[in-house]
Amino acid sequence: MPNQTYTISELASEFGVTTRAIRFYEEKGLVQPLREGQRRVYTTADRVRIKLILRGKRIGMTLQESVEVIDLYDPQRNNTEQLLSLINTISGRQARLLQQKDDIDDMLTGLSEVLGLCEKALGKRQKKISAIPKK
Amino acid sequence: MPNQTYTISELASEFGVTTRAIRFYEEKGLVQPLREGQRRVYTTADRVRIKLILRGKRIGMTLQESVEVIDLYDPQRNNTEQLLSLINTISGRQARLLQQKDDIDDMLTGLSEVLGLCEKALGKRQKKISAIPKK
DNA sequence: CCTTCCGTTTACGTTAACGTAATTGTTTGA
DNA sequence: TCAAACAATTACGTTAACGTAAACGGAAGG
Repeated sequence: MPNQTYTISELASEFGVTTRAIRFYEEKGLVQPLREGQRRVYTTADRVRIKLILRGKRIGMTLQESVEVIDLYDPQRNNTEQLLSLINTISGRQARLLQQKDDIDDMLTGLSEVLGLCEKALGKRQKKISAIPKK
Repeated sequence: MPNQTYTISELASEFGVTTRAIRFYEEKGLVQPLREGQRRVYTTADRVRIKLILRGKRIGMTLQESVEVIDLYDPQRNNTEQLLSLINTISGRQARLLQQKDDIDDMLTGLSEVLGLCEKALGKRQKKISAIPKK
């Protein structure tokens, strides 16, 4: 029963964005909710699109890039040339994502090292305390 | 002998950015190259900072966020409170990075599936050809 | 009936991260 | 000596992704 629908503020609060942002996405053609009179009505498909857009944002993609990636999923391709072009697009995107993973791993490594130094420094000072802050 | 120095255009071409961008980073206080008269002279330390800034950019960080992360590395912290705060900052950053990795993995999975479908569709059509495009 | 709570449209404002001139040195090789 | 190549400063322009405010409409509750 994914025939569920959502209001704009439901989606906004679910995803932690403003309604303004969601309307903006519509303005840019990223989603096209139905209408009930004036009110926007979002389907689960709309919801997924928004979710994917926000996922893209988290890893630094622009809104346009996100829709490009999303659009790779629907099979509006027929001939060989289009398929080859699609493969190239995907390969390029995969390469960039792998580069990003490397960047993230490098950064994580660095942060872990600093964290280790911090804890070492604290350890010397608080051997006896070992208090865990409640919140 | 990392006493080497660089001109602005050397760094620009090495990193594939414009000199304008590098001057902009200076304007924002992200780097402070020496001067030889008017000319900017970059040390290897400057080079590293720029490299880290660009790494941050690739994974969607703002310039400010990048410097914040970079600044985590230098030990300008002494007392316990500062150390605890630093640990929190780092932990938060690590969590975000792990989330990003998950996002990337999800996207990679999706892309691989589409890629599989593409190749399958091509395979049926080109069983005999198997030509590898030169470039 | 009045207020309060959604929701809508319209439109100007804002921030980040540069791009794009225009103008002015400075060095260097022909 | 003179142009070509590289650098600097100043300043206005641009794009993305919303923020913010004004002004208005329906419906639901007291």
